Amino acid sequence: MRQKSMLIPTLRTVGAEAEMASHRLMLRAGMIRQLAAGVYTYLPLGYRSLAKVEQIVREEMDRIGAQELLLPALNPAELWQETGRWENYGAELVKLKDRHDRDFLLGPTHEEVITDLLRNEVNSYKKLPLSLYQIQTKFRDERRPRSGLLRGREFLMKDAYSFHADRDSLDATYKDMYEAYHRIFERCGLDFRAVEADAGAIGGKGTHEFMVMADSGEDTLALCEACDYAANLEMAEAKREEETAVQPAGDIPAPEKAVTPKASTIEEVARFLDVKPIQVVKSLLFVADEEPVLVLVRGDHDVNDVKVKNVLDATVCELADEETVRRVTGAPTGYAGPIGLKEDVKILADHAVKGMAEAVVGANENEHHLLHVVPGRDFEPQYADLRNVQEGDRCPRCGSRIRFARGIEVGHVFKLGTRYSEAMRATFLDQNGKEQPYIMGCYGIGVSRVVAAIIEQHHDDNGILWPLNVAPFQVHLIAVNMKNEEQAKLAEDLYAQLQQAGIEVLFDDRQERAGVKFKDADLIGIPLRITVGGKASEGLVEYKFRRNGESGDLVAGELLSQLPELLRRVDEA
RNA sequence: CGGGGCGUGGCUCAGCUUGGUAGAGCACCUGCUUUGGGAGCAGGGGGUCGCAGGUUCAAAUCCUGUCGCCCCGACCA
Repeated sequence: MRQKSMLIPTLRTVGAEAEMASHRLMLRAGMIRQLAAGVYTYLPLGYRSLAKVEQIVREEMDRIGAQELLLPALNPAELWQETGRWENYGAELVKLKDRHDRDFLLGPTHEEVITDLLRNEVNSYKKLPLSLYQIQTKFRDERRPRSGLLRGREFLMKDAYSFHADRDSLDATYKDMYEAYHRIFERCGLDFRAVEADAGAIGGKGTHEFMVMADSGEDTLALCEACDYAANLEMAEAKREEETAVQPAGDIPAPEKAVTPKASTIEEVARFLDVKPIQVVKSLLFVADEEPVLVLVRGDHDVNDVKVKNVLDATVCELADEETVRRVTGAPTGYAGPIGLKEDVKILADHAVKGMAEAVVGANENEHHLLHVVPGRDFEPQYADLRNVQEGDRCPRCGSRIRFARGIEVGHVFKLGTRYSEAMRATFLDQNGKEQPYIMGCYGIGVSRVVAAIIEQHHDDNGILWPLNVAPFQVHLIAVNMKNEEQAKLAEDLYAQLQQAGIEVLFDDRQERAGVKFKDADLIGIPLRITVGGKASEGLVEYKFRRNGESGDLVAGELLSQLPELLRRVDEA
């Protein structure tokens, strides 16, 4: 491709609004342009890298026997009403009407459509298992799109669905997918981890998210320093500590009310009463499916609302508003506690609370707390794992230290079970002629997000450092001075040779100064640069690796024979 | 959805407080010079100042409304 005729509108500067490295660099390198909040055009250069990632995904899906198809993005509401998601999916669902005033939506995911297809076309266990996938634009009306391609309202996604007659078959495909995902992200040059994740409303066990390690990531990961335990914070567990709690030296007196003026936070209470946060119970009122629930954790811990929601098996679970808190506790927020509530609400406590020999709790009265409260003696909650793991906690597997890291979610694999097939009465006949709902799995990869994640991990101050497999071109051929006939001729000749050899080459044949060309080349980040310059008269050209800056001279006539070795080394360092 | 900020040539921004001829840099076009790290000189084209009302002799500037975009938070597959 000749750079003179290719649309690569590089920018010297971008506005302050783009903060993420991948966002800024994709704008500057002329890969993308924004059309609306969370909606982007892929320019030729950006589209080439997107297509590279897409192709890697395609090859690895095909390799494990998944079949590619393409489902409609425009879906009728009826299908989504069958599973209840027309109502429940929330405001993220892009809804619209056709000219006959019928309801439609733009698909954010495709369980309904694929299940509908299968129930009509596949009725026998003999046709199972079956894995189908597509690579398609998805639509989610995010509350706050941000960070360029990392969180858009329209984005490219690979979604695969598998259908099985039994659990073992699902497990086998899940494993195939899990391994295929590892190959995909490795080929993309990513440093990533598969972590245990919350299955969310979809339910099911053994769900994994694939996280690209990046400080700019939105998710917090809990990783064990010794073993391979890795989990999303919303799911991570710690080894329980209640057995190690200090036993009281003697008898603990009955609860006693204490005045705690203007002390509504754990820190303020602890300071005022001269105790440690670890001796105070944090009490938070949640509303789960309309029902108030009091949740207790130790003062130095944080409640994990996903865990609360899962323990309660609730659909919706959020912190109660001020009004509800006053009604249930009789006090403003900050003074709730398990004793003396105005209403009879369910009380959940984290396991660590059980280990508190003598605790301070809110008195359900403005500016008052209770001292000498003993869990099990003065109140009896239902215990569960309800808190966020903290750095330094013990790994639930091996007991070593847990550390945190940030990650960008680029993929997830789910065992769906029969949730959709049952709701949509999608069944097959088993060997006994009995009707059974399909057992399903679903497997997603955010393809456009992968491109952004690659740049988050592979860039420097001057631009992108593409791994060879996903670079828009393999070689950037630069003619320093197109007006110099000798240089132009040699460059043209090499360009023809490279093309002939099937090398993906971008030829900078523009009438620009060398500085402009080099700056653009660094920004665009093609891994191998071949420069035709002053030494053209001696038949020499220069090679340079974008990644580590290594450079040297080559005899122009030997470029083609040297190229395989150069390309082999281009990702090193 | 709550809080904050910004909408002025293609891009990045100044001008607004205190109303009075719409600016700079980059980019673009022409010519000459230059040609290995975002060149120099000369000339030139391009903007209903997001939109709609209002105040005023006069609005980019003041007021009201509205739309769009960004950031923080809440939320989310």
